[in-house]
Amino acid sequence: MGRPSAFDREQAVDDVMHMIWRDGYEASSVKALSEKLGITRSSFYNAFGTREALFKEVLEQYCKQSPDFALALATPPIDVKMLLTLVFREACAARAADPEGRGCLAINSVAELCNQDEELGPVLESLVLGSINQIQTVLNWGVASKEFPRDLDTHALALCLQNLLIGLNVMCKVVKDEAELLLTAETTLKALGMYEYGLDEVDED
Amino acid sequence: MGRPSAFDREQAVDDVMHMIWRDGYEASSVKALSEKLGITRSSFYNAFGTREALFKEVLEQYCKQSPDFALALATPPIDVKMLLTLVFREACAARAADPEGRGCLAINSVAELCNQDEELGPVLESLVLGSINQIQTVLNWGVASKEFPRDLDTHALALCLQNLLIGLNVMCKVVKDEAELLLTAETTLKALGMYEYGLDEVDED
DNA sequence: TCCTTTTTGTACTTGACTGTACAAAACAAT
DNA sequence: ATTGTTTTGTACAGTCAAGTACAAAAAGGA
Repeated sequence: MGRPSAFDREQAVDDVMHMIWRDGYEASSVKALSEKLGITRSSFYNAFGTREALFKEVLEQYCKQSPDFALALATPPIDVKMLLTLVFREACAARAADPEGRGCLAINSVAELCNQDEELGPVLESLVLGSINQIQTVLNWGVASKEFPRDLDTHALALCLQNLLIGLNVMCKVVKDEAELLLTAETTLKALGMYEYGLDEVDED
Repeated sequence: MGRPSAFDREQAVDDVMHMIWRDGYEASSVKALSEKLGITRSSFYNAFGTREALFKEVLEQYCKQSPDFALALATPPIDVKMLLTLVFREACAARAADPEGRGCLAINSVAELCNQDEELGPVLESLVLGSINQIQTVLNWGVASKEFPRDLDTHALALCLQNLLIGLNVMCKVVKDEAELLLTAETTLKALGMYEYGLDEVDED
């Protein structure tokens, strides 16, 4: 019923995602976004309401394809060290593979908008806090399954791992060599006792 | 000779620093900066030339008062673990003490401008690379003084420590409790074997 | 006092961006 | 084909920002 949209909404959100990823949120004006999509601002407002609303859609879509999404998908029973090792490898590979060195859209947005944007700041804040909680949950599975000792401080460790991931997502903008990023991740992971050895000749696709 | 400037340049750079710290570089227009300083854009251009030039001045001034500046000031002989422990404590305290949760001006700018701004990107890039090198140099002093074993991988460790610092400087925007930041820093530092115990009841002014 | 130098304020031109309003266009359902 | 619904393009009115030009103002030095 009614006139159908002339553009593919999924595709549009994806296009916008890459633009905001590159340029940042504030630099992506309604005018610029509309032009990128090949539609008028009028259609933009009609289809998405506000820039903030679209950003939330973009963020959701981004999360589902981010290199650490495996952490959110995991269900017990699971080899936690292996999961962490693979997630961090994937993160390093993904960040180094980006020829534009954009880092992580979510973390870029945290740096830009947290404690700054009334509406989007809290959204990003709970995204990060949720991620820390998810890591802690996964670590708790490892304790429950006896992979880790009973007295492991999973909260402290979750903070460290999230912090490691955030650091990599920013440092990759400067340290562009995958081997260097991997060295950073694996050295810290090993120190924290969260590295799975014996994965070196296994194909982890 | 000639008419003297109506404003204190040092003070002006400091004011601008706090504005860019809060709002970010791109959000700090020449108009906004000029108004903050109580001068006209005309005077702004006359005094600072370009926004980029002023930012470089701001960045220099920022670095000299950043919580990790002690790393740049250090000279051997020095207790490296103690230096690192104190620097990270100071960083956590400083980030948590900021009621506006602005994080680190330098790292915010890296996230915003690296691989994005033709002129400022490289400046920030070499700032971070220089910091990694400085950390590695300090670690090497520790090896030379036998504080650390001869085979310590100081390059890998320097990357980890810089990454830890970057992570804290972003994560503090979300995790605002100093104790949580400290837990993150100290847990990672201990894991990396870079934590100086026995400082707990020492006054580190 | 006069001259030189530098800063300062005003003005102008130009371009970007926002949000809304309104009519035309396109389609689905009846 | 008519009706109803939604999208789309154009237009408008308003704000903000950039960079330059030029004259006025304010000093210091001779």
